[in-house]
Amino acid sequence: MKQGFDQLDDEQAVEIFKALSNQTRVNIIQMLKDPVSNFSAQAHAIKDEGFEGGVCVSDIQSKTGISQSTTSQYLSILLQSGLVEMKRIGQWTYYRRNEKTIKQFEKYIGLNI
Amino acid sequence: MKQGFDQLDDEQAVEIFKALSNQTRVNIIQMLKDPVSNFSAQAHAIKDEGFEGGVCVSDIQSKTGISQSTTSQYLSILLQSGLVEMKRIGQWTYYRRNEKTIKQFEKYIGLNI
DNA sequence: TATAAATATCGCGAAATACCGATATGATAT
DNA sequence: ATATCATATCGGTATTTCGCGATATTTATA
Repeated sequence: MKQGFDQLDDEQAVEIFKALSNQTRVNIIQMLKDPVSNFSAQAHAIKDEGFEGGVCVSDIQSKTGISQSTTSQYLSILLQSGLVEMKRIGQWTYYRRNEKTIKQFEKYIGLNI
Repeated sequence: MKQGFDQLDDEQAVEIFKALSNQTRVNIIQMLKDPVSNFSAQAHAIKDEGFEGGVCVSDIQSKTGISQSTTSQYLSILLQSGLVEMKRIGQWTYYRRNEKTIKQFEKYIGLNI
């Protein structure tokens, strides 16, 4: 995803629409809105590492019910679209919502759809 | 599309995301925001018939540059999703935005994404 | 009735997406 | 070094989407 601008262009928006055109991926985005209540304490508590709210792939997988490989791929698609960001910490990869992009997306909808 | 409710559910939203996950279909929705400036006077002036802002398929086609059959299919997809509504008048089928659904969609994004 | 115009539908091959299991990679711990 | 997690990537099949030309349908008109 192109970064550093505060307005999405059509191409970026279409990529977000594609990312959200799958129920499982929408579920993931929704679950990540409230990691504390949707995941176990260990899964998301990474205050130390400066990535608060991040959830590791295996915990996301166990909630979605799809395979590990598909979960990983879906998270890549969400990452590509800019809807989430990730950070590798040790052997875990944590994903969390990218609220900045999500806000831009909301704005795009209001202005361009 | 299910009608008559004022909140979209996830399934309806995903259908809208699919409809918008194509640049040409996004273009169509955008063009229909301002029929007066985007289309010739004849194309959209149907005050008499109670379908103001409607634009006929062939005019939409000539703006998109895609084939007639694809244009017709894309309009069906947009119609299915609820983003547009249509009315057949004589030999023409007029399409226009369904602002009610679009508002519900905006609201869905704000609440559920 | 015959013709023409506008639109919808059908049937197609090509490309993309949905998911999966198997395997590779990278980090940690023994 | 090796065994073990966590995750990513690869290769596959099945399904869906893309976009087209050809054809069918509907309406208006001669």
